[in-house]
Formats: sequence, structure tokens, C-alpha cells
Amino acid sequence: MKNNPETLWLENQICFPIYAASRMVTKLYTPFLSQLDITYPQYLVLLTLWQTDQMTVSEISHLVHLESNTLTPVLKRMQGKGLIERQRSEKDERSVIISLTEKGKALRKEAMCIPQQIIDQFASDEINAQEIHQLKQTLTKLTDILSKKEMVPLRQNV
Amino acid sequence: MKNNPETLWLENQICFPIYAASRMVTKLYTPFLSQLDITYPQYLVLLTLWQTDQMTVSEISHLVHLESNTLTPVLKRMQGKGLIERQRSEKDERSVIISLTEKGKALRKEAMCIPQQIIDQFASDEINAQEIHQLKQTLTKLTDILSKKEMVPLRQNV
DNA sequence: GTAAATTACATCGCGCACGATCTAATTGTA
DNA sequence: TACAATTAGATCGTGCGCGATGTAATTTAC
Repeated sequence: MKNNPETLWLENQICFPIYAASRMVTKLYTPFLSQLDITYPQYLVLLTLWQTDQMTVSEISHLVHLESNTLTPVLKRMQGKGLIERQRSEKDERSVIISLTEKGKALRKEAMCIPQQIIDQFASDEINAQEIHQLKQTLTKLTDILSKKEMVPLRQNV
Repeated sequence: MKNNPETLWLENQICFPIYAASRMVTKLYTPFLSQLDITYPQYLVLLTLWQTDQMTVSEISHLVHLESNTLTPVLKRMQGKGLIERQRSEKDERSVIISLTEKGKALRKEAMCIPQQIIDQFASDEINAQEIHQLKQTLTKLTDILSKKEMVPLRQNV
């Protein structure tokens, strides 16, 4: 079975469908986010801050599953745009607390219409709300499983 | 309903689960691909070429849903590693035909064991093969729908 | 109490993704 | 034939992702 030719077919591995779909969905959001002058990861950070303001970098990091080496530049650009403030925590000088500026808070109202418009774009005879819901559930479960898994450093043919 | 606070919650939009899961899956593949000295997109290109050798850039582009501005540098790096050859088509000088080198062809055998090992990593009480199969189907359907959709340049509150 | 380990964040380098734009080759049209 | 439109790739600039590593603050262990 491992030697079937189909083993390596593009569609038969999970890597390709999820990779392609993810980029497609990003593209779907992009025109909406451009209007707000933000990028996709910046939007995700804003989503977390709109839920809970005043979080440390590591708290945001855990929520969006992005490491500090990715988040730090994103947050700096967001600070440059005047969306957030960055200040060292007083009780732990290692931590940086991220808080929304008024501009950052105000952007929330602008973003309110995005989810419905995205759903409208999905509207299709081929795919329905129930299916999307199921998709989100499975993806979330998958992410949870994989994020708990410590990356075993590969041991082939031992 | 559009004004519910939950509207903008991280988990309630499709953007986040698919984005997080996609990066998690990429991370899962990475140690296996590192052993072959290739990256994730390079692996996808190889998968297509192992199925059909001698394709033009645009044919590969359609298969993996990557534009030439992304593919060109990827292919150049693969050429630098001696995995592929690039040659202008004789019947259409605009086209560039990508073909596997012997080294590129040989790599296929090394890659054969990857899919099963990925599946093993997924092994979990919480998620099963049937669920993964369903996931792939939905993601593929989603990609098809979105790739057919011409990006309507956003018309809000008109 | 102090050295070692851990933690929080930052820096660096590389390889994507992708919008915008360019060049050259081919096709369509009159 | 001649010229506009299209097509195939390439180039450029910006912004991620992330492995590896660095630095400073805090915690742990003895």
C-alpha cells in the first residue's frame, strides 16, 4: 500500500488541500482588509485584542499560534499605523503589554460587516453553512492536536 | 445578528481555523522535508512533476494555485539544487518547460514514506481517517469554489 | 544568596506569497 | 501586413512565518 503510485498524488495528501484553501481564504479577506489598511495577520491580532484588550505578546502568541519572531514585526507595524501601543509590564520587565489605541478600537466597528460579507461570498449550491461549520470544527480539532504534539525529530528506517 | 459581539470572535470566522491549521500542517511536514533538503512549496512542485514530468510553468501554476511571481523564484532555487531543468519551449518561446533531473526523479523514492508517517502523526482518539478524508473533500471543494470566483472588488454600504 | 535554568521578547536570515508592473512572444483582427 | 490585445514569465517591493540565536529579566535549586 505504501508503494502505490497514488501515495504521492497531490490530492491524496492533506498538505495540498489545506495549503491551497488557506491561501484562497486569505485572498478572499484581503480586499476587505485593504479597505481598513490592515493585513491578514494584523486582522487576527486585532480580533484577539477586540475580545480582550491589554494582553502580553505571549498571550497573543498563544491565541493566534504565532511565535514572537513573527509577532514582533507585525506588532511594530501595527504600532506604526497607530492601532496599538506597546509598553513593558511593570511587574515583569520581560513582558510587553499590547493595548488598543482609540484608532484601533474604532476600527472594530468598520470590521463588523466583514464576517457576513465573507459568508455571502461562500454562498454556493455546492457548499453550505453546515458544511462550513463542520469544517471549522475539524480544523480547530486538528490544530489542537498538532499544537499539543511535540515535534518528534523524525526517525526514519531505524 | 450582524451586531452580535460574537460576530468578530476569533473562532467564529473561517479565516483563523484554516490559517492556524495550515501552518500547523506545514510544520508537521517540515522535518521530513528538511531531510530531503526541500521546502514545502518545493515539495508540492515535485509532487506535480512526479505525476507529470515536462510541464510548463503555467501548467504547474494552475495545479498548485501559485502565480509566476511566486513560482519563478521557487523553481530557480530548485534548479540551483539540481532537482529540475528549465528550458524555453521551441514551439512557443514564451513558455518555460520544467523537467525533472535524475536527482529530482530519484528523490521520489525518498519521499514515498512521508505520507504514511504524516498519517501516523495524526493518529489520535479525537480525529480519525474518515474525518481527515471528509476534511480534504471539503477543503478541495472550497478551493474550487473560490478559485472560480472572480474577486469582486468590494462594494460596501452602496 | 548565588549560579544555573527558564522565560519573554527581539534580531537575523531565508524562503515564500502576492499585488503591481515589465518584457517579449504570440494571436487576433481588419 | 500592421497593430492592438493577449499570454507567459520575470522582476520588484512589502509583509509575513519560522528556525536559530541573542539578551535581559525572573525563577529555581542548592
